Amino acid sequence: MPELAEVEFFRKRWDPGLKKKIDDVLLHPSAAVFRGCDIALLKRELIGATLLSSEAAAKQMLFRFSGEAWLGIHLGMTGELTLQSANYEPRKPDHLVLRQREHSLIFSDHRMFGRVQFSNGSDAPEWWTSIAPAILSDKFTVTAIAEFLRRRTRAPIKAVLLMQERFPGIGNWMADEILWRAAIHPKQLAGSLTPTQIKALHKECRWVCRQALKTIGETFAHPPKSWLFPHRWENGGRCPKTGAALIREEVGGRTTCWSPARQKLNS
DNA sequence: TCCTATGTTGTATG
DNA sequence: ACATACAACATAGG
Repeated sequence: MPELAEVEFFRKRWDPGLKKKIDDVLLHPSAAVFRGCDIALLKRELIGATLLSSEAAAKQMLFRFSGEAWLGIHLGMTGELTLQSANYEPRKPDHLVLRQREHSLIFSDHRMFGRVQFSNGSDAPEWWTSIAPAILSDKFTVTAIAEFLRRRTRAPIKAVLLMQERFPGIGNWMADEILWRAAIHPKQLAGSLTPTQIKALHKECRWVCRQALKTIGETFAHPPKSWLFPHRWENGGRCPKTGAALIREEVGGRTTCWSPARQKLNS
C-alpha cells in the first residue's frame, strides 16, 4: 500500500512513543525484512534507548534513538506501522516489536518486501542522506525533470515516474494520478514529451504530492471521487473528468489505469 | 488452480 | 558504461 503519503501517515503512528524508552525488542530473526541487518546490534543498542524523533522521505522512514542509533524502515508492498498495547501479543506478520511502558511499536509486513536497517553513528546513515530531493522541495524543477527524461528517452513515461532517483515517493497509484491530471498517455516515450507536457508533469507531481500528504498523510482519508484513485480498480470505472470508460493495462511492468479520452498517444 | 497485489533489486540483453 | 525489460523475492486473497 505505501507510497509517499501513506508512509508519512504510518510514521506518525509511532509518535506516542516519542521521548520514551524502549524496554525490550522482539523480532523474527529469520524474517526477510531483516536481510542485511545486524539484528544482534539492533537489539543491543535499542533496548534501553529513547526514541527521539522520526522523519519520512520518499518511501523511507528514519527513527532516531539516543545513543546515536538509527532505525530505518521501508514498508515494501504490504508493510505498516501500528501502535498497540504494552502487552500486545505479536502475530505472524509482526516482525519487529519495540516494547515501551505504555505501548508496543509494531512493524508488520506479511509479504516481506519491506526492510529494516539499523546503524550507529553521529550522523544519519548514507542511504538516508542520499535519497533524492523531495518533489515538494525547490530542487525539484522543470529543468531537473527535462534532464532526467533526456537520459530515459525510450522508456514509457509511466515507468520513468516510478524511478525513485528522480521521483522519490511516487508509486503506482500516484504515477497514474499524475499522468491522468497532466493528460499524458502512460505509454508515451519519455523522450517525446514536449516542453509543455514536461511543465504539466512537474506541476501535477507537486499537486498530487501536496494533496495526498494533506489528506492521506494526515488521516488516511480516501481521496475524493474527483480523483482517478477511487475509480482505477473498479470494473467499468469511468473517468471523473470526461465520463468515458477507463482502460487498465500493463505499462512499464505495472498495471496502469488511464483515461483514453483524456490521455492521447502522441501527436 | 490461477491470478492479482500502492515495491525494489539483480540479471540479462540491447 | 548505460538504458531497458523482466523475473524474483514471499504471502494472502479473490
